[in-house]
Amino acid sequence: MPRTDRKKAEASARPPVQPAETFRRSRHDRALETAQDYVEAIADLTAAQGEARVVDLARRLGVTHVTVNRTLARLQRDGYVSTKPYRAIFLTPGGSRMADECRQRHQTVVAFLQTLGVSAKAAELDAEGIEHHVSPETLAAFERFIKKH
Amino acid sequence: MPRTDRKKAEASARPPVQPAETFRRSRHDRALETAQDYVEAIADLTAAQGEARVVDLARRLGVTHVTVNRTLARLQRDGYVSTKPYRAIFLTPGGSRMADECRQRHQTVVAFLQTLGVSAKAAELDAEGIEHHVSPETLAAFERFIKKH
DNA sequence: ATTGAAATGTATCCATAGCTACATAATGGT
DNA sequence: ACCATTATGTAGCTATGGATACATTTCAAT
Ligand SMILES: [Mn+2]
Ligand SMILES: [Mn+2]
Ligand SMILES: [Mn+2]
Ligand SMILES: [Mn+2]
Repeated sequence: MPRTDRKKAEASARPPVQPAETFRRSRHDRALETAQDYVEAIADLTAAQGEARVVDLARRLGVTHVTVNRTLARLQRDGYVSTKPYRAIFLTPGGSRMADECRQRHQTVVAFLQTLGVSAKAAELDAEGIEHHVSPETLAAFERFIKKH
Repeated sequence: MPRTDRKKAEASARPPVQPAETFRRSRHDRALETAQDYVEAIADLTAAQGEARVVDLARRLGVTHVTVNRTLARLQRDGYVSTKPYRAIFLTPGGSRMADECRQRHQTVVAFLQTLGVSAKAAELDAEGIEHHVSPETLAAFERFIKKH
């Protein structure tokens, strides 16, 4: 059996938890970020101005309308939105459910950070990324903390 | 001027903060995730077994050795690591500095979540993703909370 | 009804980040 | 010294997500 031991390997055998799992979870969460941000934005825009258009999403997300178009095609393929050429964008029931969860979670993460003493500005900036990696267990802990303070 | 007003637009003009900025920040953080996870893993492996090899990184990160190879080429291009064919991987001074920061921040995020009542398992899983979106201000708030509890 | 500006769509390019399949190098056990 | 196993490297595929340049469609003002 070649290549088995390393320069000073015999000390610690294997780490207690498989670290590969944490990275896989992190990558999995990252893959859902786009869908979550889009459905959340579509729900926000529809609530705020009656409809969500491609330009609105592009402005809101800080990308070009081309990126929005291709992403919407993927979201439609995956059953989150329904679009017709040159028309407004609508969430499917599934997309609407996801949007509700994301809005709620986003709100909780922002409120939690502010309760902790983080400025409104930094809380909003950090939450936009953090929200996608907060498990239900951690979200519950955030909510407990908010209620207690 | 066509296409100016929307179905019930005149109510709220523009949101208080430009939301596009938060998404740009989030995407920027996301782009650094890979580099941060790799240098952190290289530092860990080097500390634990004297050297970091491609196979070790592949096992640790849960990807194939091919993915590790291409990523290392990018990290070398960007000045974080130095590699020679069929040899172990070394961090440059810059890579080492980044690794130290990442290890410290990772540790803080995990400890913070546990202090908040999150289980060790969930804390580790969530921290792997959250860490990359925690600003210095929020990190400082986490540290204050840990010290106070 | 016309028409020009805005919105939307399409073609094509680039970088990142995963994979399988195959080729070559290194090394420990014999 | 040999060689089988392991480690490493390379070729080429896919998907996501960003961009610019150009084409087409809509729609509000005239
Ligand atoms: Mn987000
Ligand atoms: Mn959000
Ligand atoms: Mn990480
Ligand atoms: Mn980490």
